Amino acid sequence: MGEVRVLLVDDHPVVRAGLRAMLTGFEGISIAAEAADGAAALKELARLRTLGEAPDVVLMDLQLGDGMDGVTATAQIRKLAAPPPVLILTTYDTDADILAAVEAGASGYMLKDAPPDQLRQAVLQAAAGGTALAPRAAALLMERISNPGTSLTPREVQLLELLATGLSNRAIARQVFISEATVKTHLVHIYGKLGVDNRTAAIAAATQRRIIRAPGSKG
Amino acid sequence: MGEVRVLLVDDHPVVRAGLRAMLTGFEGISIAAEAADGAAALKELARLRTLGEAPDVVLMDLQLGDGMDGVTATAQIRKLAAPPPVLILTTYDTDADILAAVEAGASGYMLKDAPPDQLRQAVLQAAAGGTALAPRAAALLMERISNPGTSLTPREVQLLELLATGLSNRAIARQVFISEATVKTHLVHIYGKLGVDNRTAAIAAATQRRIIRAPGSKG
DNA sequence: CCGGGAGTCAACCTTTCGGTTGATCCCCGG
DNA sequence: CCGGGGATCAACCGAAAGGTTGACTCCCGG
Repeated sequence: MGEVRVLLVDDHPVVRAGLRAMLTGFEGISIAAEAADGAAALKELARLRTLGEAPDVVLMDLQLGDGMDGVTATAQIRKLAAPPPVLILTTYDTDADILAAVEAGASGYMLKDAPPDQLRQAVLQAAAGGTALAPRAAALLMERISNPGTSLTPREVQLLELLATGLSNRAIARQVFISEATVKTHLVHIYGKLGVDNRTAAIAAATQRRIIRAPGSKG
Repeated sequence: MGEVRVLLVDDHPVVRAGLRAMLTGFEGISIAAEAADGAAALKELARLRTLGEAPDVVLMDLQLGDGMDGVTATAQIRKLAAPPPVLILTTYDTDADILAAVEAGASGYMLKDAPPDQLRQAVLQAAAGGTALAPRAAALLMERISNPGTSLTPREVQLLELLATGLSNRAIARQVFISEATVKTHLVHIYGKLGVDNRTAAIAAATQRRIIRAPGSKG
């Protein structure tokens, strides 16, 4: 059979160069094209298809700088007809990242610090229609199906976001037109679900799990 | 003159491969050796010196996984006799990271998403004994000399970082072996300097101004 | 139609936090 | 040599947050 053609999507030139060097060094893998962001990835994908050189797998980072993030890009790609498998290759393995990627239709979730051979295996596996998950990603998904009751409600996430901006309970209450008592009730629920016992720990936990965006971080 | 020899220090195989491919592609730059952590970097440096092949510049990531971080490694290198210039190449540009690197004796501070040509320029500049700063790093240092009164002390930044992990005053006190009263005193000073009046707002403000990294992000 | 989860609110109590005042120690620089 | 800033600690008080119990509404699904 022919080579597995890969479309690289990563905003860091250094990482793209590294993946290009690493993957082309493997037997049976070649780089079809590269893209620095989601829009460029979709454009490249369309271009390659018209050339009859559709990639066998898309290797996608989740953090793509300004613009479309990797989850959105993945969802867009999976909406196409006969979409290629998308293998996520990123730096972080937070709950929200993993779940968002899987929900967007990713075929796998690998970390950038994985050894080269695991990376090669994952690419080949995804290209063949299989699945490749980093240990933590696999553990998370299994834990989710056995223990589904611990996720935050939309309202709780909303209050969490306000909490992270540094507002007091009273200020939050005024912001969303409820009483301070209700805010406290929600916070108690949030603390319980996150396994913490104060607001700063809740912010840290929620940020770590990417339930909320870091205060002041660029979109 | 001969080629500029670079010692690469980065814990990610993908990034090392990328930098190797990118830099060796440039005229006048070659890779002398690579290291995945601080200890290995010092060892490689010593080895190269005994061979009479001392590198002209060390390209150093700040996040080096388990063990010695990039700041410590930089300081160690700069303590040697006739130390090579150390150019920091990392992912984040928080105030704390930049200042720590400069204080450790770094010759420059660049970000990994910099375009290849800027990277090449920075390496050559550092190797020639010059300085190379990313825009935000340069802006920070200039702002420091023109406006030195309102900055947080290192101790205050340290407590702020612990604060952002969700620790209580008592827990912070135990962590750094001081009394809870002292923690409270520091926090009052921090609140004053940041213009806030509670701990969550301090985290939000400090994150926004990049005095600290987002809570929970890897270091 | 009934149970349950989500959202709302109140009253109560304990703990933590925020703010102040005042004090000691050390080190650096004029 | 003396001032000042940084770091340390103590005692105090009021305000805010944490935790519990209980209750009401709404809506969705079995």
